[in-house]
Amino acid sequence: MITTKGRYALRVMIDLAENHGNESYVPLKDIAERQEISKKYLEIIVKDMVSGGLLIGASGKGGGYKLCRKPEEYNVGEILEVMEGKLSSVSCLSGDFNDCPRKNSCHTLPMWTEYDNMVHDFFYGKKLTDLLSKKKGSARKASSSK
Amino acid sequence: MITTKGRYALRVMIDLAENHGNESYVPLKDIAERQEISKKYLEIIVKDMVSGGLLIGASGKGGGYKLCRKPEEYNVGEILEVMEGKLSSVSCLSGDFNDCPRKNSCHTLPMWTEYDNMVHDFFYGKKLTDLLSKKKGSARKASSSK
DNA sequence: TTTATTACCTATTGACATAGTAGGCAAAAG
DNA sequence: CTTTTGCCTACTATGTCAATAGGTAATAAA
Repeated sequence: MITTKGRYALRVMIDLAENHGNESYVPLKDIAERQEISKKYLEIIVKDMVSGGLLIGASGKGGGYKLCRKPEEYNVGEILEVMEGKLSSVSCLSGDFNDCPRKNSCHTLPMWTEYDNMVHDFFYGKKLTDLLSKKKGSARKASSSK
Repeated sequence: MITTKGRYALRVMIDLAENHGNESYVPLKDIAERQEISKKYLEIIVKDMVSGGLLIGASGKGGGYKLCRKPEEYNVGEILEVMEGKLSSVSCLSGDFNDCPRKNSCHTLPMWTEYDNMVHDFFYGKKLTDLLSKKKGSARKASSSK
């Protein structure tokens, strides 16, 4: 499950990309109002975004936050991983739990690995600019059924 | 994140499919020992599996659990959904939260929908028999990179 | 009819994560 | 030196996860 942290972070990125490019600093107050998210809670989120190398912050009058790269140079995967940690589907695959004694005989591990790769490719293949207002003739389409 | 409930359920299914087909009842004690999972905890899990229509249970001597269909008639998706509920990536898409006031203008919702479809197709496209011991010349391969 | 074996049921727990809130300090610009 | 902004620490309510504990009910064999 993607939590509010990841989803809100994405909305902050989109807000900055759409409304202001990466020219000037935007006060968090404005973003919070536009996005209808508690400013106090967003503070926590943007703090992680700054330390994760997604944004730059500036204090004082005229301060706020801005993107530190061009919008097309971000992908969704890295944004989500800054907020959520590694996008791993099962604990068997996330970091320190790599020492499962059953890993050589486990019948389900290959599937989790395949799944993880699919998820990784999906989110790292999506650029921030893919989420901005529609341009006609875009490539990606929803996969199918359900 | 797929929790232990989903993962353990899958291992129970595989255990039953591999060791006994759907001929006879297998005591939970045996499964728990083979899989090295607490029997007490498994009780909770198989209970849900019975009420979810995955297994049949029988009390008393000679009792235990067995599959109620042939192994090739299960897919991984339905097994996981019995244990984890709907495999939804974000709360915006899971059931009652479908009433988000931003849903018509949300820039991220299409991506979550696309993602959900991909996940759904992945797990519903995997049969239980795809997880059993290897047969050479099988189709599916891990997707790529990382 | 007793006994062993099995499933089935309710309740409780500790640890942790989520989604915030509260209040103040620090920096920068006018 | 005051206003605007970010930055920092702490706290909390609620819920989920991963179990554990202890009992009752059903069934087959002795």
